[in-house]
Amino acid sequence: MRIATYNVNGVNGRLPVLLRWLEESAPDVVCLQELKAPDEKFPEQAIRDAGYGAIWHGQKSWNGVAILARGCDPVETRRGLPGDPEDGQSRYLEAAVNGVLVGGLYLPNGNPRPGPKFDYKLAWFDRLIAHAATLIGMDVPVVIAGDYNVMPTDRDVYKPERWLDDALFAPEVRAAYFRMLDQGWTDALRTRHPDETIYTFWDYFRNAYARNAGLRIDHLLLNAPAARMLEAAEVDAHVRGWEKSSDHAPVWIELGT
DNA sequence: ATGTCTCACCCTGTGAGA
Repeated sequence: MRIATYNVNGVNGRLPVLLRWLEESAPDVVCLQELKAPDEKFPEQAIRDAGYGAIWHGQKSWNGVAILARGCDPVETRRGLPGDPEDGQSRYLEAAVNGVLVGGLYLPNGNPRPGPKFDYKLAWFDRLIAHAATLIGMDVPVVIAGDYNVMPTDRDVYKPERWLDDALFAPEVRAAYFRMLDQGWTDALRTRHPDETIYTFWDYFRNAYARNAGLRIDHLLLNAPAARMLEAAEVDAHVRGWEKSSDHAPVWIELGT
């Protein structure tokens, strides 16, 4: 079973690229982030025609997440993180697909730091960690995938010294990521590629993709039953080089039986 | 400080967010 995460940066503007990648890669489950579309503008028919059932949580202009499942409809288990009824941003969606529980997230960017957006990022991360604590011990495989907007270590940044004050690399944010891992989650991509320079995002600025000036900010975290099934974890980096591509590349894992 | 891309709307350029 192949499970992927892809920050599309606009699901409608990205639709041709998304459909091309779905056809090429044929993932079984896909978590999408940054739909940048309200619910009624989600391209449901095009995605259904590509062979995928979908659930989505949209929002006008910003954010928005979806979960796609090839040949079936994801069974929604949660829409939004618990812990703040005032939070109107669409950043978390969770579903069961063929015996696997999949959480899809778009963690806040948090810039500029310091400021209210950074405070919101930390608070959101705390809520995620509290919710993750309820999932880590499940007997079924659980995968929490998405754009975490954090580079966990120096190895995940092309030039760490330039990013020290940025909300994606701030010590408090990295600490939150490791607090989550300490619950028992496995970072699938890093586990399969312990010493490799491996990125999932390249800025549109300054020819970043051609220079491989990238960041690793899209992660798939696995509980123990899922980690035992892990057979591969890869980045479809070539997709970032396509015409009209997102600034992120799709990232995927293969779970065996 | 800059760069580029997305979306919405004061809607064919501009501003905000990333």
